Amino acid sequence: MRADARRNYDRIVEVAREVFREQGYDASLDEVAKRAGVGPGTLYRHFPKRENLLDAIMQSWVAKVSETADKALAHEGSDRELLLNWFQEYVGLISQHRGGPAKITSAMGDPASPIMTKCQVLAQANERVIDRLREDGCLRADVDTLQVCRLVGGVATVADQGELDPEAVRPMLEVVADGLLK
Amino acid sequence: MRADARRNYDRIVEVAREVFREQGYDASLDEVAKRAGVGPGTLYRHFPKRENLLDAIMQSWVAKVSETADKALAHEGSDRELLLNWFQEYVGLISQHRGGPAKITSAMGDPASPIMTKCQVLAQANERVIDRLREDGCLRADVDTLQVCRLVGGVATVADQGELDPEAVRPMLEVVADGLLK
DNA sequence: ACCTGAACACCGTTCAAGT
DNA sequence: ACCTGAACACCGTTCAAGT
Repeated sequence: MRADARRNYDRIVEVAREVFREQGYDASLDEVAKRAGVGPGTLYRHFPKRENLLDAIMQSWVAKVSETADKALAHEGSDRELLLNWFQEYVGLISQHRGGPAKITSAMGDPASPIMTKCQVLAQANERVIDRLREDGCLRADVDTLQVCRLVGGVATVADQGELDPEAVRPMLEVVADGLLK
Repeated sequence: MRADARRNYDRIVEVAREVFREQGYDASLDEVAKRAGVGPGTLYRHFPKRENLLDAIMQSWVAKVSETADKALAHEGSDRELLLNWFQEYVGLISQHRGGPAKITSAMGDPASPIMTKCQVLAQANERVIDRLREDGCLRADVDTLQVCRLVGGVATVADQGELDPEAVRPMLEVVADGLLK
C-alpha cells in the first residue's frame, strides 16, 4: 500500500469513528469523506460497502471485548450477579454508536456480512461466560449461546432506538437472566 | 373532504399497505404515489410525515389487536401457555411488514409519535393479559407492562432484522416468559 | 380546495481524467 | 497505483401554476 493511500485510509477510519459516534451508523459517508479531506471516490475505493468501514472501525474493539469478558468472569459474587453484569457489559459493547445494536445483532447470524468475524469474537466471549455458568450447573438445559446474544441484543436494540437510559434497561436484562437461570 | 380528495386518500392508503407489505416500512413514497396515480405533492398533503401514512394503514389493525387479546385470554391451559401464546400473537401483530417491530416498539414510549394512539391500544391489550396473570398470582412482584412490551418487541425486532423463522423465535419468548413467571 | 409536476436538496455510487 | 471531482440515479420535500 502506497504511503498516501495508507494515510488516507487511516484518516477515513479515524474520522468515521468520530462521525458515527456523533450521528450514528446511518451518518452520511459524504460527510466522512469531506471531513477526512478526500474525494468520495477514495472512500469507496477503500470501503466499497458501508459495512467495510464499520469493520475497520471495529478493529480495536475486539481486544476490548475479550478483556471485558475476562473481567466479567473474574467477578466475585453469585452466578446471577455475574450473568447480569456480563449482560450490562455486553449491551455497552454493542451500543457504542446509534444503530450498532441492530447492525451487530443481525450480522451475528449472517455469514455474508463483512463484520462477521468481529461478531464471532463477541459470540465467543459470550460463550465463555455461558459455558462457565453451565459448568456450575445453574443454567437451564437447553440454553443456546446464539439465542442469548439475540435476546440481549434485542434489549440493546430497543434501548438504542427508544433512547432508554440504563435504569430502564437493567430490569429487562434481569428478566432475561432469570429466564435462563434455574 | 372533497370527493376526489377522499378517493385519492383511500387509494394512497390502500396502495401503501400493499407496498409496505412487499418492501417494508422503508419503501419509497415516490413508488406509493406513482402506483396510486397521484403526484408526490398529493401524498404529502395528506400525509406530511411517513408516520402519518403508517398511522392510516394501522386503522383497521386496532380491532384485530383487541380481538387477538380476547382470544388469548380465553385460552384453556396453563398460565405459561397462555402467556407464551399471547407473546407469539403479539410478535405476529407487530410484524406485519419489515421495520414494523422496531417502529412500533420505539413509538410506544414516545408521546410525539403519530402512531402513539395505535400503540396504546396494543399496550392496553398486553396489560389485560398481564393483569389477568397477576390476579392469578403467578407473576413476579415488579413486572411492568411497558417493560414486557419492550422485551417482546425486542425479540420481534431481532427476528425481523435477522429474518429468523418462528422456530427460532419461540425459545426466546420462552426465556422471557420464564423470566416473568414465578 | 385540491392536484400536478417541475424543481431543489441530499446522498450514494461510478468513472473518466489526472498525478 | 491512487486520487479527484464531475456526473448520474434515487428519493424526500416544496411550491408555483393550474383546475
